Amino acid sequence: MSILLAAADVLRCFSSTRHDVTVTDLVALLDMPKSNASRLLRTMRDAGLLETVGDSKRYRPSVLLHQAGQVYRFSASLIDRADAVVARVSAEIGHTGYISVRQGTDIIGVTAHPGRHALRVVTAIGDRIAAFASSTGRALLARLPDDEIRRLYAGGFAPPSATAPQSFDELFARLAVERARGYAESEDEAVRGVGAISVAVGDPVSGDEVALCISFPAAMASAAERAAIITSLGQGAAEIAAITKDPRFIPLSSSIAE
Amino acid sequence: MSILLAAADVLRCFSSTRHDVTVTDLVALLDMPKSNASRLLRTMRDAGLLETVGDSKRYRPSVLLHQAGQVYRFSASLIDRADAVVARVSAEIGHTGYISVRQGTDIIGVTAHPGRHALRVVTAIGDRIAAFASSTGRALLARLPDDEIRRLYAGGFAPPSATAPQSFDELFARLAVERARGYAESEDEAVRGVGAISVAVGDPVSGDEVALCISFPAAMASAAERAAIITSLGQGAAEIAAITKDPRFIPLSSSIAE
DNA sequence: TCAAAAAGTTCCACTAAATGGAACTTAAGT
DNA sequence: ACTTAAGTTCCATTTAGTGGAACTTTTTGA
Repeated sequence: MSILLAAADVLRCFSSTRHDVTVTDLVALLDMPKSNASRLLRTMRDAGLLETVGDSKRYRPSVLLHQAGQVYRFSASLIDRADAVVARVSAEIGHTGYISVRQGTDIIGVTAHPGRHALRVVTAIGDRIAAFASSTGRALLARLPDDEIRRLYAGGFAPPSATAPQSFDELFARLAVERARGYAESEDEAVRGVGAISVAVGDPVSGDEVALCISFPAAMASAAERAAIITSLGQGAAEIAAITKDPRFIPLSSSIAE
Repeated sequence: MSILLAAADVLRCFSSTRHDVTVTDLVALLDMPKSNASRLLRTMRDAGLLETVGDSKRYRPSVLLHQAGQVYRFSASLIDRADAVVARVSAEIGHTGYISVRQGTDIIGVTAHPGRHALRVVTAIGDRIAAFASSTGRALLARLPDDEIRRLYAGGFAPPSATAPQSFDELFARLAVERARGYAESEDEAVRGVGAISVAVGDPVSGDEVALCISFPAAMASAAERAAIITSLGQGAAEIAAITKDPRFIPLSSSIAE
């Protein structure tokens, strides 16, 4: 196994709640001998992938990763376009908006626009949530044929809450509804008390696919507000789909769009 | 040599003008055998560090790098970064450096790095000075629109010395010059015999704004030394602004930057 | 202040992966 | 279809990674 695999695993340890790691963290998180953990961190630092925090034994990502990460952000123009739409809708509605991408069965936030309300959803960029149990995830999954989804979840899945899909049948039923409507919705699923509405759009040339999402306190969103979010997001995504000529784009069903 | 070194070199190939690389790009850029380039890119992709663009032979950074880069972005606070820059410039020039924040119409020192010269400026951390009558203060005020500054000084202000702005007109004239130049300067204003050069930078996400300042005996600083301070501070602040994506950052005017 | 415990580093024989030249396959240009 | 460029695979050689244990440093708490 290449050391790059191990290095990538180290990077996956970082999140909004873990800004740095130590040798023992790695031993616990990745179940590796501490001799390895020690050398791996030092080698990654020597390579310039990590940097030590002050002169402590704590390691965190370096500027190099930040710069390379920025390239990702801008290389995918789809993300820029989607981000612009979400920024506009978020500013209009006042709730938090963000865009996410799927990696296997995980969803990762890429950009975020905090809402203006006192009670707002704070999404940590870079955190992973389960695709099948989130509106963003299902908006993206809905673009795939059922057999591909089944293959993706060959190992089954563990529902994080009672409101998330509990079985394949339930997941496919939800996806069917969401495909018909043109948007995905979640409430109290991956995150307690949080509701979200998402649409997905892709770029067939680059192969990128992103979800546009508005997230709000579940108790706070009226039906009218939900409708406003759905039409704004849906129209914005439709505009992008028209530009990228996305063949898999699922438009809003006419009964809602009007 | 560890493959991590090579991987880091690959990441260094990415920039705002190179969003993706191919095997031949690597061969040219890093002068490596193409067998290596081919395997390196594939291994990095398999590890999740890179992803292929569409189904082409072009590789670009992955979300994983974006995610880890975001952690860097949030892990080091604005104050830490600014302090690192000021510490470096202070050590280089020999004069006292400090960083300050604004609280209403007051400026408060947060960290300080004493100079090495016999005659040095000693700033007490935590002391308040008037924002409008200091280079740090004006560097921070320059980031605000004029009407907001007027609102801030609705109660008027009392010039502490003859060299400080005596009126609103004079303050705005000074700010206009400082906005054009990209740095603020003071001499004999709040503190007798002391000159200072400051630049400001902010983090739109956290809302923090800090001033980076080098302070020196007014009689002791040559034009060349001033110029060195300005470019060092300006470049350091610009790097921070790039990381935080500070939309209000005022870069050095090109006539000075060169 | 000191000893015990925890955290981190270094050592070493062993194993697995990286290297680069050349042959081979695939895609692109005329 | 032919030619060239681009990318991949093969192979023996070299080099780096592995993990257990011994060792050093740092932290903790009586």
